[in-house]
Amino acid sequence: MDTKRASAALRAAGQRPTPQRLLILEVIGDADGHVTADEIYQRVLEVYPCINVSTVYRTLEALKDLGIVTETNMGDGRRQFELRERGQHHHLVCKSCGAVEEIDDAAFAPVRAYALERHGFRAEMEHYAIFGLCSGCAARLAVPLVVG
Amino acid sequence: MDTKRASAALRAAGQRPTPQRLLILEVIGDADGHVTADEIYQRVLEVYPCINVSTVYRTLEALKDLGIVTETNMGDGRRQFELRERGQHHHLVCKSCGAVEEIDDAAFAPVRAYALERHGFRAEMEHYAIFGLCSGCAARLAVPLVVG
DNA sequence: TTGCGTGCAAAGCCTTTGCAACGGT
DNA sequence: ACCGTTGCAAAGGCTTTGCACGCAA
Repeated sequence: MDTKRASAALRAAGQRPTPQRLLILEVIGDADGHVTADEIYQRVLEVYPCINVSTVYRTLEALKDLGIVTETNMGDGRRQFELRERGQHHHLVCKSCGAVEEIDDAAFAPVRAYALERHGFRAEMEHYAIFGLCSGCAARLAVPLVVG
Repeated sequence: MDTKRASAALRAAGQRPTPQRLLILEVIGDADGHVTADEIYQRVLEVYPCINVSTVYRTLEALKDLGIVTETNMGDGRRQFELRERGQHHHLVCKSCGAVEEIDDAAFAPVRAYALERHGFRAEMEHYAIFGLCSGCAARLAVPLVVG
C-alpha cells in the first residue's frame, strides 16, 4: 500500500495520517508475509527513533478497525499482522520444519457453506494458521496418509 | 475420562498419576467444553487447597504431549483446554454476542483435501476457533449474506 | 537412593492504560 | 481552541522458570 492511498484511507475514516502510522503501514506492506507488533516497532525505530511501542499497538488496532490490516494467531502468544489488500489467504505452518506457505482462501469455501447450512453461522475465517506437516517433512518422516 | 483410565494413561507414558494430575483431568473432563488454565486451577483449589498454578500449567503441557487434552486459542489471549476424547470438533464463536457452539470436524475435510492436493500438506486443523456471526446476531444486525 | 513432581516466589513476555504534552485542522 | 495522537512509564494478564523439598519407585 503506497503512502497516498494509506493517507486517503486514514483521512476517509476521520483519522490523521501521522508519520508514525504511515511508517507502520509501510513496514507491514514491505514485509512480505506477517509481522509481529514488536518487529514493526523495531523496524520503524530504525527510521524514526522516538516512536513508542504503545503507538504501534494503538495504530494496529486502528488499522484493524479500518479493515486495512488483519491479525493472525500462529499459536506462539504473539499476534501477527498483515495487509489485508494482499488478498484472502491463510498459512500452512509445518510443525516439523517451521516452514510457512500460503494457501488460498478458496480452500475454506466448503467450511463456510457447512457452517451456514448446519448452524446458520456466518463464518469469517480470516487469515488462519493451519498446522500440519509439509510435503517434505511428511515424506522424510514417512507419515502414513490419512484423510479425515 | 475416569480416574482409572487416566492413571493408566499416565503410567503408560512413564508418568506418575499424582492426585493433582488426576484432579486436573477430572476438572477438564467435567467441564463440558473448554476451560482455561485458571479455571482449572480455581476448581481444583476448591477440593485440593494447596495446588499451585504452575502445576496446572506443567500438567497441561504433559497431558497435551500425551495427546490426552487439546488446546485452542479463542483469540482472547488465554489458552483453552479440552479432553481430546470428546471427539474432533471445532468452535463457532460469535463476534457479536460471544456465544460458542460446536461444529463437527467433518466440515474441514475439504480443506484437508485441498491442502493435500495442491500443497502436499498434511493439515491437522485440530480444535479450531472460527469467528463470525451466529444466526441470531446476523439476523439482528441485518447482515447481507455473502458466501465466498 | 534416584529422580520425578511439587509449591513457592519471582521473573518473563506481550499488551494495555493513565496522563500530560504536542500538533494539525 | 479543540481533539485526535503521541511518548513515557507503569501496570496488567497470562505463563514460565529456578530452586529446594518431598515422596514414590
